[in-house]
Amino acid sequence: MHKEITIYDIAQNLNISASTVSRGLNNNPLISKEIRDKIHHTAKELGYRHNTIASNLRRQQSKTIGLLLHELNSNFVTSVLAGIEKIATKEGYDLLIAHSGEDGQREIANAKNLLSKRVDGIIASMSLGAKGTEHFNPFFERKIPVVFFDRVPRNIDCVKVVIDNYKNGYEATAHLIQNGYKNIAHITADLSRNVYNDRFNGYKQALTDNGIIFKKKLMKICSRSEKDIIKVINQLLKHKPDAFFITNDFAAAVCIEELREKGFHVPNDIGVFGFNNDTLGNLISPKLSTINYPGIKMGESAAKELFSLLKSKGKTGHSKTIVIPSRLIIRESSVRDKV
Amino acid sequence: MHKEITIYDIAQNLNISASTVSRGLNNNPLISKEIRDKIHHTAKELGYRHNTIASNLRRQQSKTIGLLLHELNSNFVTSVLAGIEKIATKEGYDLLIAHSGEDGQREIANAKNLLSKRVDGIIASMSLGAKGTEHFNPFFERKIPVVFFDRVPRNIDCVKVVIDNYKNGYEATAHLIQNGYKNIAHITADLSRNVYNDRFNGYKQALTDNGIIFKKKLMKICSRSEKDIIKVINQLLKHKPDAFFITNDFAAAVCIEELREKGFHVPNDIGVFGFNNDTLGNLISPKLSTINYPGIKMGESAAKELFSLLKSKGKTGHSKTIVIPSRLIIRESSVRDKV
DNA sequence: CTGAAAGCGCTAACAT
DNA sequence: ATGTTAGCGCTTTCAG
Repeated sequence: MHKEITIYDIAQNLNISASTVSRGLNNNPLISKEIRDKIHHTAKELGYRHNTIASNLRRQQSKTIGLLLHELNSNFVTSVLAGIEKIATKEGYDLLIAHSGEDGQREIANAKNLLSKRVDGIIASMSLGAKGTEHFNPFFERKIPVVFFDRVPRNIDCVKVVIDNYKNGYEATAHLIQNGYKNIAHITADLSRNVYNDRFNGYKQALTDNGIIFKKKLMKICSRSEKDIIKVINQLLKHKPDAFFITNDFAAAVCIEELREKGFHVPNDIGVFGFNNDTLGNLISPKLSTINYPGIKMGESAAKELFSLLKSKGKTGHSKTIVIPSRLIIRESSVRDKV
Repeated sequence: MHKEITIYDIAQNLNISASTVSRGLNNNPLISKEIRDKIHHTAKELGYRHNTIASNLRRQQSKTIGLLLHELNSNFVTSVLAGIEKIATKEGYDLLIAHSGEDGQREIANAKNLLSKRVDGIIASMSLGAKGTEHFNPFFERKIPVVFFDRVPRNIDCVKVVIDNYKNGYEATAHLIQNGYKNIAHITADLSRNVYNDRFNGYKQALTDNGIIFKKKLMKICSRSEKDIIKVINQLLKHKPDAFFITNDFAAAVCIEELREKGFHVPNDIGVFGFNNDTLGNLISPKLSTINYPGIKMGESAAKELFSLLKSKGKTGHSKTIVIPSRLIIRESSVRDKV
């Protein structure tokens, strides 16, 4: 078995004290350049590996930030992840990723776990199943910074990074109306989450502002499973919609495919508008109109906020909402061919 | 500032020793049920949180497994991740994810970091940029279990989880030939990686076995950027291929789109075959023929192997290769319409 | 500029 | 069944 080298081994080897070795390895300028070099040299020679666990215990920190994600398998989330990682790596922090699979209980368990792992801060997007925000209280009590993104809690003051879902919902709907669609169906997810609720309100307001009466039967909540999506589309089809505004691109793509199979022409018979700007939108035919959802920027922004909180530790009452710009991307699925 | 509760606080509170508390919290059956309950109760009351860092330092383990991934933003990798996570969660392990963005230097740095974080084992898929396997030696020396999946090293004995890339490459090509395609172009990635090299060899062998001479100019290495893909497709088009066998679905989808824009009919003019079975393959038109790539199963299998290694610690010379079944999925893009 | 010594919070061998 | 004690490896006052 390999015997793990410690700073004491290095110290012994060089006839100096362990504290000097520790300082040397951390490039403390108090230690003379000469000795520092010697330390680094013997460290390498002996095959020394820094023991982060011991260091963290002593320092009372983990140099790790916890990620509480609702899911991993979406383009958007992995983009956010990439953005967070970029900033975190630069700051020398690791990421401990916990995803709850949209399950509220798992989110609570994950929060507990991150806490006992002593993460220095967390970045969270709430799962659909999460009721309330009590599981974040232990973090607040300990003044461990928390930054929410996208799926943010409604009723508590904290740092949030979002896009303007209301505006996007409004503009997408208005765009469809301007292109002659009048009977616009809306497929979305759990309205207890801000993102879906805001989009829905934008949709309703745009209808109202254009003199169209909102019909409850034209709006459906749906999971992300293909089977469910198809079922919901067919239910809506009974009410003869001439357009679908669907709050994720995958479902919108499924919709276009299903409409084709049913013999409808998109966009001439029925228009389709998505949400997220996943890569697939550009690869299907007709190309999907959608809303740009700048995941990387949101991730970067959330991480930057977190580190700024981390640095201003001790200050109170931080609370702000950052809105990342997003915009419509008009492609083919929502614009009728000119005749 | 919140004062963190320790087992000593609980001990004091109950007039017992810290070790009893520790044992009680870990549900050690030596401790009487009565006291255990008391301990758990006051722990909750005082707001105690287990300090994993201290525990890990003492136990000389981290209950964490490191993931060394080449990328995060592919369907396949996130599926593998889901599979690994499922098993790891069940075993009470956390995941520390490091991705190298296909960069060899970053892979080396990540390996070092995971080592200093004292992960109990790692699961790795090598990045395109990685030359050699020296950065895994510190793990081998310390008998820290390593399981490779998908992008596995060629020349060292270790535990590997793969699919039969050669067979898949062969069968995809043979399928195209059987469907009347003769001039089959091949777009793939860095041949120094086993997966791409094996697929390429399968492709060549299928050509040979069917009396078709392999033409070097019909084969191109390509990055995953859309721009590059389009460039490469147009270069190949000069040699009038009647089919494309492309080793990832995204590129295959881009290819179909590009061919449509150029006025070719897929599959009647040109056939297209992908690799991975990403969801998008079912949503584009024509639907993409591809190869099923069972990410979740690979992840589960890799994780199971790792835990079995972890449990049989000390034993030597473990080395095996597990081949996960995969198969062709024939859809529309590779089968000419019957006239 | 360097060393001695204490301690982060927990666990486990040993003792009772 | 419970307590005593030592120590995981590192950092950081404090002292010189």
